[in-house]
Amino acid sequence: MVRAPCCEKMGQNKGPWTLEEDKVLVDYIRRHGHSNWRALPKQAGLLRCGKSCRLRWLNYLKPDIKRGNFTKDEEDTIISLHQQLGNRWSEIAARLPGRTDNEIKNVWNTHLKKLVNPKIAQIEPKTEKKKGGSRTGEEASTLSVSVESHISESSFDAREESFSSEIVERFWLDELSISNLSESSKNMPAVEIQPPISKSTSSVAMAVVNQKNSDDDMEFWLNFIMEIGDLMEFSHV
DNA sequence: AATATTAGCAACCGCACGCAG
DNA sequence: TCTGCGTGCGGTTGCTAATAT
Repeated sequence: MVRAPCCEKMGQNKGPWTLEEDKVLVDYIRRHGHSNWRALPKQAGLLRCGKSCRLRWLNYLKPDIKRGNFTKDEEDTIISLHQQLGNRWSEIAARLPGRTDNEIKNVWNTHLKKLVNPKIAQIEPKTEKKKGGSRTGEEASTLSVSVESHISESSFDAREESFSSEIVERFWLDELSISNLSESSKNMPAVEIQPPISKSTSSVAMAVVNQKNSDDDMEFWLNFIMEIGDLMEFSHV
C-alpha cells in the first residue's frame, strides 16, 4: 500500500511559526473548530500542512496550555509516571493538566533523565560553568500580578472554561492587535495567562511574565497586562 | 570581539492505529 | 478482508540564545 503524503510539500512554509500565522490559525479554529486538520490550512489560508497546524495548536496555541517552568511536584509526577509507563508521553501528559506530551518529553530528555540516572549525566557531562540554559527562567526576573476577576464562586463552573480563552482571544484579536505592539515587544516572550486552577482559587487568576530584560520592558509588560485585563481588577502581589 | 560549546525546546518526520467504504 | 485516509504518537533534528574560551 502506498501511503498518500501527509501534505503537499511544495510551496508550503516550514520552520518556526510567525505571529501572523499563529493569529490566522487561532482565529480560524476559534470560529470553525478543527474537525479536519488536512483541510484546515487550505480553508484558513495557511501555507502549512495539516500536521504542522495540529502540532502548533496542541503544543502552543491551545488556550489551556500551561507554560513556564515545571514545578517540583510536576517533575516528581513525571519521574514517577515514567517509571510506570515508560516513554508513553501522551499518557503522562494526560495526567498533567495543561502540559503537552512534547513539553514533557523535552523536559525529560534535557533534565529529568539525568536526575534519575546519574550515569547518563556522566556520559553526557555537564560543564561546571553554566552555559546556555537561560531559558530555564531561573535567572529571569518575574513579574507577578494577581488578577481579581469578577467571577463569583457560584458562577465559576460556567465560566471556568472560557476564562483563559477569553483573554487569549482579546490578545490576538481586537484591543491588542499585534500591529499595536512596538518592534521590540514583538520579540518578547509570550505572556503566560494562568486561569484559576481550582475552586479554592476561583476568584484569583495569575498573570505571570517571565522575562529577562530591562526594567523598561518590565514596565511594558505591566502595562500590557493592565490593558488586557480591563475586565478585571488588578492588585500587585 | 570572534568563535566554539552547550542547553532548551519548537517543529519535523515517519510509523502505527482506527475507521469508513 | 482490503484499501486509503486522517490522526496521534514518539523519536529526532535543527535553531536560538547564553556562556565559555
